[in-house]
Order: sequence, then structure tokens, then C-alpha cells
Amino acid sequence: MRTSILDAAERMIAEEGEEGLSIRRLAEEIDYSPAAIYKYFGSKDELVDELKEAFFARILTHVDSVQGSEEPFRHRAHNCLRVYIEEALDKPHQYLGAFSGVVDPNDDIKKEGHKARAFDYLISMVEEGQALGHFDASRNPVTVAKAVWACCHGAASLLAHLPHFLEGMKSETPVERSAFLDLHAEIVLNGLYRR
Amino acid sequence: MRTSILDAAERMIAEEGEEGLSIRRLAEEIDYSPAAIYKYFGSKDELVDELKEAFFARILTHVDSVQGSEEPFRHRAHNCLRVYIEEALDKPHQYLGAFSGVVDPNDDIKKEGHKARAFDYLISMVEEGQALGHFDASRNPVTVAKAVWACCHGAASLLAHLPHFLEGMKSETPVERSAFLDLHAEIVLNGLYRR
DNA sequence: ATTAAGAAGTGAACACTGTTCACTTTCTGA
DNA sequence: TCAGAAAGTGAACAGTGTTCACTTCTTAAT
Repeated sequence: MRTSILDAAERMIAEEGEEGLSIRRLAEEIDYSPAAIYKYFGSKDELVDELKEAFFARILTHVDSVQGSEEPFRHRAHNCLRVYIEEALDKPHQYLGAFSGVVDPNDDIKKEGHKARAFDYLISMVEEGQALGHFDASRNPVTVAKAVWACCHGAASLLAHLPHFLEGMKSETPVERSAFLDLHAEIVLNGLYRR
Repeated sequence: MRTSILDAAERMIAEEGEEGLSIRRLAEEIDYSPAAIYKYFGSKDELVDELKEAFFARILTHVDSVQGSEEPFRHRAHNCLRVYIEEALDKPHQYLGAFSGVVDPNDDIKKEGHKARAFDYLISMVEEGQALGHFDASRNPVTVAKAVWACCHGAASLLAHLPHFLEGMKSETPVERSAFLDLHAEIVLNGLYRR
């Protein structure tokens, strides 16, 4: 029953966005009373938080499989960045929702666990690049990883927010999403490599 | 009167976020009736859109002054990226609000004008870098500018969403925001320069 | 098989939201 | 002075998340 609620909620968010999700309409969709939902979830926020958690877990799985592959470092790193963005764009509404609003530094110490875990992969990637002598080893890997995450998050967020980002916006010749992600990852990685 | 409404709305958004803005409470704050606001603005969305427009205009002003300075190219480019992010972080709630939700490709053709203009500066910066021989001239400058914007937007968006991004999140030694923005801009710019 | 306990589900209500509309007040220009 | 427009209002509508007393159902123990 819990899962049937979550499924319906995920479907509604995918179609109408996080703000379009209404407990009452959700209840009607699965032939429930609105109050019944509160037997399973303490609040609407709790419900969508659970969805976010599952969503980031899915992203992590994909990044993990790329990171664990046998390809050379640069390929692996390139695909890590790509895959994060591609998986984020699988559910644009959910990804945007996960980063909307200013979080209060007090109450999110544990709530933002999924993001922290996605982040660990980046740190180890940067450390590996430094150990191999490709990246500047004098930089703090955690801080560098934050900058890299920022770049990836920006691409994911922008493409999710503006579905026509690559078609419109001054593009006389539209660019394929895949080609854009390659260019983006190439620029970021190139920026990390020592000269 | 219009401006007094806008001022109050901006203040409330800065304090409680875009979702925390309520027409009714806004009306009470300035001793108005809720209905009166609809004599000046067609809807709540129209009101906050006007705020967004003004906000991006402010950002543009600052980027413009950097771009028009007499410094060498690399300094100018570096500061362009920095200033965009810094100005965005001046009003975190508003910046996040401007990029929340998936926009319908049908109705936003003209609505997203401010973002398009902020974007023009990046295009000309990339073109200048190519003309000077610093950047790979075989790349489409518009597409490259999109990738660069993605990187900057990501930093702005992440820092706005997580105010403690640089203190918490695996940072045993907290990094100054200014130092982080320098590192971020350096990586992105370095990624653009030819090898 | 009976009964008690607890889980699951409900309808009605509360307090809030954006928005509209008929209505009144106020101001302005001829 | 007076008509007409502009500015402002209270009440209402439809929607929201959430709560609570209440009923129904299931399950376990006597």
C-alpha cells in the first residue's frame, strides 16, 4: 500500500511537477481518502523526501557501475560526469524539486544524506586523478570535487529546467544532448588536468 | 503603489522563500486588501516574474561592468563568472525560484528573456577567447557558452540551496566562499584554454 | 468460536491559499 | 458641479495540507 502511494505520487510528479502533486488528488487516483495517506506518511514532505531518496539511490547505482568499470581513468571520469547528468534528466521534475528552496542549515544535517553520498564518488575520483599525477595534487580534493559537482549539477539543472535549452536559445543548428554532455564533461575534465 | 507591493514581496521572498510568499499576508503587511493587488498585477505569477526580471537586470548590470573593464582577457573572463555567481547569491531565494520547475517549451519563448540576455555576454566572451587564439575556434561558441553557463549556474544554485555547502559536507577545513569561486572559475576557464 | 486490541480507513472540519466579482469609495477633468 | 474612471473592498469559490473523533476490519489469544 505504501508503495502504491509512492508509485502514484511519482507518476503525478513526473507529469505535473512537485507543486502539482496534491494529496487529495493523489488519494482519489488510488481510491483512498486523503486522511488514509497520513497513516503511512507523517506529511506530504515526508512522502516526497522518500521519493527523492529513492531517486538519488538510483543515480548512485548508475554512477557506481561506471566508476567500477575497467576503462582507463579519463574515460571513467568522463562517463561519471555524463551519467550523473543523464540519470538526473531521467526525472527532471524530481531532480529540480530536490534542489529547490534554501535548506535551513539546522535541520538538514542528516536529511541531505543522499546528496552527500553522490558526492563521495566525486571525491574519490579527484583523489585518483591526483594520485595518478593528472590533477594538481596541492589542491584540496574535497573542494575540487565540490566545484566539479557544481558544474555537473548546473548542466543537469539547466537542461531539466529548460527542456528546449539546446534547441532554442541562439542555437541556429541544434546540438544533440549527447554531444553537449560530451563537450561539457570534456571542458570540466580538461580544466582539472595540469598543464 | 506598484513599487511598494513589489518591495514588500521582495522582502518576504528574501525571508521566507518564493513558496512562503502569500498574497494575503503581503496585503496585510502593506495594509491592503488582497483584491487590491489584482488591480496592479494580473496574478501572483506575474508579480514574481516582474521581480525575477528586475533581479536578472541587476545581475546583468554587474556582469556588464566587469566585461567592459580594461583588464586583460583572462582577468575579465574570470571575473565575469565570479560576478554572475556572487550576484545570484545576493538573493538566494529569488535565484532558485527563477530556475525552479520545468518550463513548458510552448509558453516561454519570450518569457525567459532575462536569461537569454545574461547568456549573450557569455557568448561574446567565448568568441573573444576564440578570436584571441586562446580557445578552440572549431567549437560552436554558442554551445560552449551554454556549457560554461551550466557550470556557473551550478555553483550559484548549489551555494544558494545549501548555505553550509562550504562549511559542512566533508570539509574539515572550511573554505572561504571567495576562494571557492576563484577555484571554480579557474577550473572552468582552464578547461576552455587550448593545450 | 468469542472477544479484545489494534491497525486501517473515513468524513467532516480547520485554517490556509489564489482569484473573482459585485459593490463602494475616492479622485480627476470638463 | 457632476459624470466617469480609477482605486479599494468584503464576501465568496474552489482548492490546498492536516487533524481528529469515529467506524470498520483484521488478527491474536483465550
